[in-house]
Amino acid sequence: MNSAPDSSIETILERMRAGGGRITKKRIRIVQVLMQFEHPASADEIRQKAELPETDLVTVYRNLEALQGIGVIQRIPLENGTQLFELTAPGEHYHHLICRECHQAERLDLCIGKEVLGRAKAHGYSQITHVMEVYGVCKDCDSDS
Amino acid sequence: MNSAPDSSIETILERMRAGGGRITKKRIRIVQVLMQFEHPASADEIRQKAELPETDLVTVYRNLEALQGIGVIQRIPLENGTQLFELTAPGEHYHHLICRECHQAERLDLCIGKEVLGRAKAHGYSQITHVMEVYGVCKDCDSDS
DNA sequence: TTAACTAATGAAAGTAGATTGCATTAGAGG
DNA sequence: CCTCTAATGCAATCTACTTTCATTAGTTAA
Ligand SMILES: [Mn+2]
Ligand SMILES: [Mn+2]
Ligand SMILES: [Zn+2]
Ligand SMILES: [Zn+2]
Repeated sequence: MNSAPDSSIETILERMRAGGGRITKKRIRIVQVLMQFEHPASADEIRQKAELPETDLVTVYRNLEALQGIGVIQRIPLENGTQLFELTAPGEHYHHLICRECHQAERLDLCIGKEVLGRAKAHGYSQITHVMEVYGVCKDCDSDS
Repeated sequence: MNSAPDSSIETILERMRAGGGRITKKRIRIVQVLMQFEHPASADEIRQKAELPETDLVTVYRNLEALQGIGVIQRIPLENGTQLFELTAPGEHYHHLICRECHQAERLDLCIGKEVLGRAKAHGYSQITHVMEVYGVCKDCDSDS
């Protein structure tokens, strides 16, 4: 009769509900897939892993947009103009080490948020965010001569 | 009869020549425009400022690509998937404070290069670079309610 | 349960920035 | 000049993403 700790998908769905969103099969599946991924993924990778007979890419994009709106996921803009998506803990955000060849991304424990905030405010800016990603060639891709 | 300090356009053109490149009117003009800009600019902004009767956008892109190849300019990938270009001193690179509304970008004196390099190497990565850009809304755009 | 409301979805078309293919032009060297 | 080929312009293409709109399916409450 007590409510569970809710570190699960229910927390996220409840957040969407609170914002007036409906809980659909596709939406549940997309959130599940995001939870399964260990690395940031592209919209198309998410669609592929979803495996519901037909999940249109546009549906994935719309759900990702909605999820970002409530702070459940983070969008990672890559050098090449594309983006990856990653589930984030409440109030958190992450930075990554990304392979330029295979686009695999692993989380980096490093943030310049504090330094940046002061500077940006001093320049008269508001609503400050930052992007920081490290690029290189991973061991695997490097050995593939 | 002595060679000038060469902090001018000649240094850059010489670098292109050294790489087997030709010195064309369009190319000179594009470099001039890059030198005139005080802020990072998009390919199309560069084309517009060039003002040669007809400079095709594709020519601007190709020259920017070549200039980046010899380290004369830096490419700044934005959150929205587009990119800006900026002349950089030899061996240097810069980070910026960018307005999400008007896309104006000013240079920030802040770099995490050192911290990043060690981490990335520890993960087995090579050819390491990093992107770091701060976003916000500038005073002008903020007052435009 | 069922009806009504409307958010979510899918199919198709559209967008924007950047890139490619190819015929033509024009640097650079002899 | 003449030759060689890099650079250019134009058009077509690409790709990631967005918009439009008709249809489907959650949600709520009668
Ligand atoms: Mn950070
Ligand atoms: Mn740096
Ligand atoms: Zn790799
Ligand atoms: Zn602004």
